[in-house]
Amino acid sequence: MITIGIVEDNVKIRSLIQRYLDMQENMSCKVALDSVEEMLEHLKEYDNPDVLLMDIQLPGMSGIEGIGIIKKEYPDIEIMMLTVYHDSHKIFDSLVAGASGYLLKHTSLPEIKESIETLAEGGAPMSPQIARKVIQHFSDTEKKKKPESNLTAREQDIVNGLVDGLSYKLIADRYDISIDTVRAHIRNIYKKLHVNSKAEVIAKSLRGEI
Amino acid sequence: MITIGIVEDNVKIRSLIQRYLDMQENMSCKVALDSVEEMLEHLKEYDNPDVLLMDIQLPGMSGIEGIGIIKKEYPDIEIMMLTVYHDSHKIFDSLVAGASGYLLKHTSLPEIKESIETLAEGGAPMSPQIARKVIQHFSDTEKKKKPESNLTAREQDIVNGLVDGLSYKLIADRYDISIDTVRAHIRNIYKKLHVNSKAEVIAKSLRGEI
DNA sequence: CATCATATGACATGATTATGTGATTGGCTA
DNA sequence: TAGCCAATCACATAATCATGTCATATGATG
Repeated sequence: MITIGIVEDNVKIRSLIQRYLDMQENMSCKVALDSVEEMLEHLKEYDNPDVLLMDIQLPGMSGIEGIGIIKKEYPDIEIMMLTVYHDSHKIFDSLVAGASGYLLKHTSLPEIKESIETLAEGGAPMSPQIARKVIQHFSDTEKKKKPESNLTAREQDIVNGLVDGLSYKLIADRYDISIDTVRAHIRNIYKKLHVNSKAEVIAKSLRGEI
Repeated sequence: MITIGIVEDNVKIRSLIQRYLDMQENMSCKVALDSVEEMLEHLKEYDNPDVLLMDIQLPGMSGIEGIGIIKKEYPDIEIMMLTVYHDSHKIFDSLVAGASGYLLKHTSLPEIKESIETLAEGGAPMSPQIARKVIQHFSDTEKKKKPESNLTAREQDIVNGLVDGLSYKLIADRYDISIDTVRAHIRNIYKKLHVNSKAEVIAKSLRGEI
């Protein structure tokens, strides 16, 4: 039996979903509240549900803020967003905050039911459109990471040494070259990157700008 | 009509999927090859398919390498992975390389068919288990960003100065304090972070470890 | 073959950083 | 109120870094 809680301020939608889910033989949905604040009150007093369906636009605290707080207090509750918002930002923030699923409100009741089952089984239900945005964010973030530096392999070695926090002496030891050679490489690196301190090289490197 | 190509070295699986898909009234699957290399040859000569189903483990070039090359040459082809691998690394690499969907090989033929339709409509089909890993990667990456440093606000200011590549002198100017005060703060920062160079502070900071 | 980029090395010097050892002030709290 | 901590500043010194100038060797490329 999967127990479910709902946080949704639209009474019509809320009671529709609640009644439908509670009607399922493997589910129980007794708690359907208006706001995160009320849900937090409830969680303090009563047994926790397995799954929470959560809106984003709510009176008082937003659903996204709510995720963070609820997940921190009750990490075992699986949270699924059920909202009209499909902009990357809200999706992303929800997932980072700890949501494990993200459905749009036009999702049919049987699909919601299936998604809850998926969630309880350790999956992450998302509509394909949402998944697409998640993936896009991925490749946007990660692809930038190769601005093709014109550093030679050896220079890149030296940069790695710097990033590891090594002194010239230690870099020289690591690659078994003289400290003056390290200096020479660093000089060239500075020229190529238009910087003039270790600090800037490290920062550039860790920002993926090399 | 959705045209489909398959890259899969297991002949049995390949021809099974091909025949099933080609049988669908809204699909055409005429091209099913062993390797990325062969597919690249084919793409050069003939019309491109809308969707490519791609294995990862292949003779010659791996499917993941293949994604990058194919996507670069033919960005309009949607690529869906169909593989036995479900480790985060392979999933992640595939998505970064440009795959838009990721299914496991135990997926049923009708589900594969549906997924292809989803893909063609701009969605991103993934099994819920895969989606879960994608989401986990997300929150792993992003959540770390607040390991609650015990640095004071002022110390954090100084760290920001370091990250910006400033010298002690410039940091002193920025915050209108003496250079010795900057030194003093840096001393304390080093103690708290257990480091002893600017370089390490910058690295820690940019790695989100502060 | 001449040239250029890369990798290696040396010597020198001024600038910056790392670290030790202090001190003073203001705010918070046991 | 006594004590602690954050923030401020000072002086000193050794280590490290940034930069200038120069040199040798090797491999690739026109």
